[in-house]
Amino acid sequence: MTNSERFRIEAKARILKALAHPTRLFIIDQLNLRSHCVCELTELVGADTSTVSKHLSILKNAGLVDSRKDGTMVHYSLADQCVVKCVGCLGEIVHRQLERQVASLAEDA
Amino acid sequence: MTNSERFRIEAKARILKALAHPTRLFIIDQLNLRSHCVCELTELVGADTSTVSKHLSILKNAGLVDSRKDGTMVHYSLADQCVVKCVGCLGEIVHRQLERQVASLAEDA
DNA sequence: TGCATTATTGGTTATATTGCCAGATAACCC
DNA sequence: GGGTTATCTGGCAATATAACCAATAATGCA
Repeated sequence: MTNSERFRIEAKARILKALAHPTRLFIIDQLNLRSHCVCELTELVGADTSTVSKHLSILKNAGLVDSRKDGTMVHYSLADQCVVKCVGCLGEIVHRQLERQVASLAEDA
Repeated sequence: MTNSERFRIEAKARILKALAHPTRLFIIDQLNLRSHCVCELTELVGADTSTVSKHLSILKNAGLVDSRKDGTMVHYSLADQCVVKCVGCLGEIVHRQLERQVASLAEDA
């Protein structure tokens, strides 16, 4: 494996790690609809503000979201629509896994 | 959020978590070329057999790979090509992030 | 200035992940 | 059966992650 390949694979793993949490996926979904401030997301997620803020900083650190300060509020938005496509692929995988499970249940019956 | 939405988002997070490791991403890449037994993957990865075996069981548990026993060997293969598409999207994100970094460096200069 | 609102950071605790070693299991060959 | 090979599992230590509370910073407003 070349250094470049190693770098790319580690970069991908970092992004995946940032995405790999239900709350953060939920936040990505919400930001895909429109940008939100932390307090709105806190309300939507239903957790402590500090928890949501930390999730957002993880997403931001991974370069998946951008933030814009506006008074006392901070508005977060998606940095790259491509992440939505990626999550969409995941949806397909989940869908097929469910289909397979249903099929194997039908087989047993 | 409905129960179905919650279920889907948690299913996606589980898959992302399974993918979110350089070694496992590397294994996915290798299995995309062709199926491999554990000993081949161990050689390619360059880690302990038990380590690779555990990574494979994580991928299998997430429904991302299938295994087929053949004598003393176990051959692993991709369960769903869709995961390759998903990792491809990640590649695009990484590419754009690099472009942005280069652009911001040029800006400073 | 004093106070309320918004967001981030530090601290703590509980839990999860990772990688290696050692041991167990299974299949093959003599 | 005995030995070899391929794989998996349990255990351990190191590290990482997650959620909350408390404290801090930054802004706006009376």
